[in-house]
Amino acid sequence: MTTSARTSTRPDLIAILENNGFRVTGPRIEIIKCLEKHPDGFTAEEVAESLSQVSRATVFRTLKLLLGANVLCRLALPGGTPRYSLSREEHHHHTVCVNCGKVGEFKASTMERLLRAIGSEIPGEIVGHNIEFHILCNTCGP
Amino acid sequence: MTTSARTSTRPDLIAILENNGFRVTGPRIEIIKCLEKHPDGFTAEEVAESLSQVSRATVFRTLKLLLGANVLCRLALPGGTPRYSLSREEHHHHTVCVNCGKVGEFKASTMERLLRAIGSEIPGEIVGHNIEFHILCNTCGP
DNA sequence: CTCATTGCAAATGGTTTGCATTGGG
DNA sequence: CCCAATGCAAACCATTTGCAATGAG
Repeated sequence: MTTSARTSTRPDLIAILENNGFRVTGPRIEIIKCLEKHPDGFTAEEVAESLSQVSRATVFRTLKLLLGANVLCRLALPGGTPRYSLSREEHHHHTVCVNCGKVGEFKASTMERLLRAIGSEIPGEIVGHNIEFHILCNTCGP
Repeated sequence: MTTSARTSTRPDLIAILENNGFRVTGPRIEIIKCLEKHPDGFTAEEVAESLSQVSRATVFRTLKLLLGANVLCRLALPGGTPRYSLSREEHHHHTVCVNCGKVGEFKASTMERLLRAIGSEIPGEIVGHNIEFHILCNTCGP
């Protein structure tokens, strides 16, 4: 099993494939290399477009596979095309620029404390959440 | 202008139409009556289905109109059909049951304080957010 | 060898749009 | 009356799927 630390903060996606019993194929390697070139997030379309050799279906199948392995997040701006982003942190939240679509991640300790506290105000058992902040990033901002 | 308080906590949707310069038509009244019958949220499909006299296109056009007036929220469970929910409170967050899809609202003061505090941890100007809690409601829960 | 994976093209599901018709104000 | 709103059907867009061909282990 491949355990080389390809980057210090991101999981080794090839190893993820192997550890989950998926084959390491040409198309999958191409897709993964492409994802790693887009630290600010990407759309499925962008990936498919830049990999003309790989079929759209395979792109979607691979994205779904990575979503299932919890190393990829899908998030949607209201009314926009969904954007995907490789996960850096184990548990984190996202910022999405409403102008350029750039996706960022953050991990706020304040947030973690809140999530624990909020349970008592909610009727039922919390099994997950979706927390996105819509921002104007420093490049697009005023 | 119609200002009767049809319900104590929900905005008067007919008045919303008038105040925004939209016509109060038969189909729109039908749709609004239908939405008000579903306090736990609904899908566009459910509305269209229960209103066979009204065309699907008009259902979507009316939902979009209400979304634009900020009296309706659209939210999506990962991988599921988007659900809509009429807003009760001016500013609130949602819970969605991952089993039955029931949508709830809550307004946590803890949350409001957090949202103010979190600004300093985020690079850029916050212009909005999307916060949904995925729960197992008391009916579906363990 | 064999079964997971791929490509292709057609199907899907949610939503939107063009255009002629209808109906509120 | 007139333009906003509607119905219909076709168009759209992201995504999924059936199936035969391919290729990783």
